[in-house]
Amino acid sequence: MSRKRWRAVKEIRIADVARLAGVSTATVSRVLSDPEKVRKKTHDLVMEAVRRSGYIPNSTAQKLRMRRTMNVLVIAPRLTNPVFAEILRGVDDELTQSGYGIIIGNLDNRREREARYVDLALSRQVDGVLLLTGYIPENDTRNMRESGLPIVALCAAIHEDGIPNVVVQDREATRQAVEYLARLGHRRFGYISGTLSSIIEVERFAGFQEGIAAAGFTQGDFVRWEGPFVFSTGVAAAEAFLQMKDRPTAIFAACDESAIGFIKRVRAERVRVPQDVSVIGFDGIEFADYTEPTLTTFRQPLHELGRVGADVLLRLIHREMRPEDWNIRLPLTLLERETTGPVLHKDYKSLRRSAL
Amino acid sequence: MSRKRWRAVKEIRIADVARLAGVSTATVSRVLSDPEKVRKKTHDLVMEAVRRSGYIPNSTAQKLRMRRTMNVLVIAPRLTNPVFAEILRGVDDELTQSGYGIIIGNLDNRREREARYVDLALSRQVDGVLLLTGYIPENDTRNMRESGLPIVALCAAIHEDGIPNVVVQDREATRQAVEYLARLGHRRFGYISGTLSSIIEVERFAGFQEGIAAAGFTQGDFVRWEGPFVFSTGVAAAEAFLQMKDRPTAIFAACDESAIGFIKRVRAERVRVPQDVSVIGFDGIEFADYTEPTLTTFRQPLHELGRVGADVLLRLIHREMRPEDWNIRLPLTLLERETTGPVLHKDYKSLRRSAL
DNA sequence: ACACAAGATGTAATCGATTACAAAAATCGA
DNA sequence: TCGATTTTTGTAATCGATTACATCTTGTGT
Repeated sequence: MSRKRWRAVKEIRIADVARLAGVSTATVSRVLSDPEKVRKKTHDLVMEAVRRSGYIPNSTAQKLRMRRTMNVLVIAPRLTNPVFAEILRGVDDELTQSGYGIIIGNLDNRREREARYVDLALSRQVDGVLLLTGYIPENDTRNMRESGLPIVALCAAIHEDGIPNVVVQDREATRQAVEYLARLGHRRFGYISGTLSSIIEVERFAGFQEGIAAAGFTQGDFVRWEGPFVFSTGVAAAEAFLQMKDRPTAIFAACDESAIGFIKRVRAERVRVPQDVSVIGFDGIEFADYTEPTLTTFRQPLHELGRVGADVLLRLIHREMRPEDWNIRLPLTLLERETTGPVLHKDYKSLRRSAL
Repeated sequence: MSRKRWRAVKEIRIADVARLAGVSTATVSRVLSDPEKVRKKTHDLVMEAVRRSGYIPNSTAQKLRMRRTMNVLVIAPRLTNPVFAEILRGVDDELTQSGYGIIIGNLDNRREREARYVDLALSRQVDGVLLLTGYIPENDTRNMRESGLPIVALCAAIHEDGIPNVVVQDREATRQAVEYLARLGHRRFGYISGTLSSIIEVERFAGFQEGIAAAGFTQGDFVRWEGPFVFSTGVAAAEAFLQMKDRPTAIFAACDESAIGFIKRVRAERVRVPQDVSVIGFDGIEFADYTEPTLTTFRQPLHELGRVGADVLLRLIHREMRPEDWNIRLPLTLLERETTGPVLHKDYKSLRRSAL
């Protein structure tokens, strides 16, 4: 078993370079970090030694000495959700530009995994935290928030002192969604929610109820189905929908995946979308434009959300935050596509009769 | 502007705890890392001091002293591709279990971004690298590979000494795909590739050609369209397809997203799938089960790929790699769904006539 | 050529932990 | 109780950089 093939090669330290160039370590360090501070001749001498030795500074030593890690922790509920992937892209664009690295904290929809990342943050492995989770704050994360570590919440307004929020106007958008469906003539609604313990859900449901009230309806005019932000939640909602005798004619899904799952399932039972039931999603993921029919949905400015969130976090880290930056709420865009349309009472009734 | 609200609280060092407990820093360190080595009484004393002070070790100092970062770099071509998200999940499951963190390197399909991450690796910010990219190795990454840093290649066989590969049997699967289509009676094929500079593509195309040969066809019996692993590649291929007068009756797409893009586009022109053209994808992403019709595809064991890859990397890091672990090739599963079927010559011809 | 200011470089402390080695304390048998 | 042995604890070096301060060079004006 030949181990030595892949043993690390001898590591070159700054002292080695200094010796090679015949200068002190301080000079080498200066050449590398602030070339203006050394004479041209010395500079060239050192650079030659750096080149010949292949020296690369040990970043851990730098981090320790400079007291910053140049890393940011991004805690996301689930990596395979395109929404978070897209936000992460925005975050990445902004952070790598500033030389920061991203450590990912994937909860995989299991909240108890938060603890691990709280530890990571508290042990100063990162200079700041970006919270993409929409969980309602609990003791777990309290330490983190109290530690003074810069934190920015994306995706969910954590109404707490010292934590800036960069979020979308989901409440307003959800409300508009209901109003839009009401304008199309719908009277009975279905609401496919997210996990009840998430702030996102609280916001969106509040917006939904506002919309219901604004359009002159009551609690009795809609049904609510609950589950995490995944396809199967929509499928489950569809099963329940199919059992109903007085089916809603319009469905609002709090995420595109649920909407897609719902549509797939009801179409398998010959329920037509949008003739028999209109469906509107939320998120605007890329897939939503490739389903059949294409999904009407509210597009979140995901990439921008990530960029802006990262920017705010960097400002927090660099202590250049101004009060007016505290809270940012980005607008959504309604993408009117094929899954919504006016109620067709006749069609709907005949379908219902044939299903009996 | 009240800065102090979010200034970091005073940091507690091991020396503070030692003073509080009336012991030396060495003892505190021992209590925390190896409790067996200290007397029960001292242990309790120290733990009480730790508790009271809220001490958490500074991980950067630990990293420097212990000469390992407990971090792994994962370089992925594109975060929003569900394939990589899913692999990443597997990686994450394995690594967090072992206490390792993940730093992500997102190339966003732009290869020049590799350099940044090579630097990151070379400056010893991580203990190992997981390469999800399928790029053919170049000078950029050579340094990294020569540095002795543990590297494992997933997704693409980098045939180089010292780099274990954990990959899927894409060559075999692609070949089987062609044979499967040939068995259904197809004679003219379309091949929607990935980016030509990727090893993945080289492997899959080789498998495709093997399949073509094995089924008794020649180079003249298929067309090839090229582009990255995204929806729009499939759309572009569809545009080209629609212009052809002797259209292929079976399409192999080297990724599900292309396949879906293709289907969406041709259906818009009333081309029926699978009656007019059969389509088979590659990857088995979750969404492929929610399209209409549902996509026939080869499912990659993505989560397992991630887990196994991470496991191999950890073994490499811990120097407990055995030669038989060098190369692992996981099998794929054919998911026969609705986008493939036997050729229907009559239908096809009539369609073609009407399109003239 | 000299005094003095400005600029370049070196010395050594520092960041905050771990750990080899030395020293002290506890345990044990006679 | 004493000395030998074992166990526990403390001292100080170490990981590899950065940087305040001291010291040495260089340049400038007279």
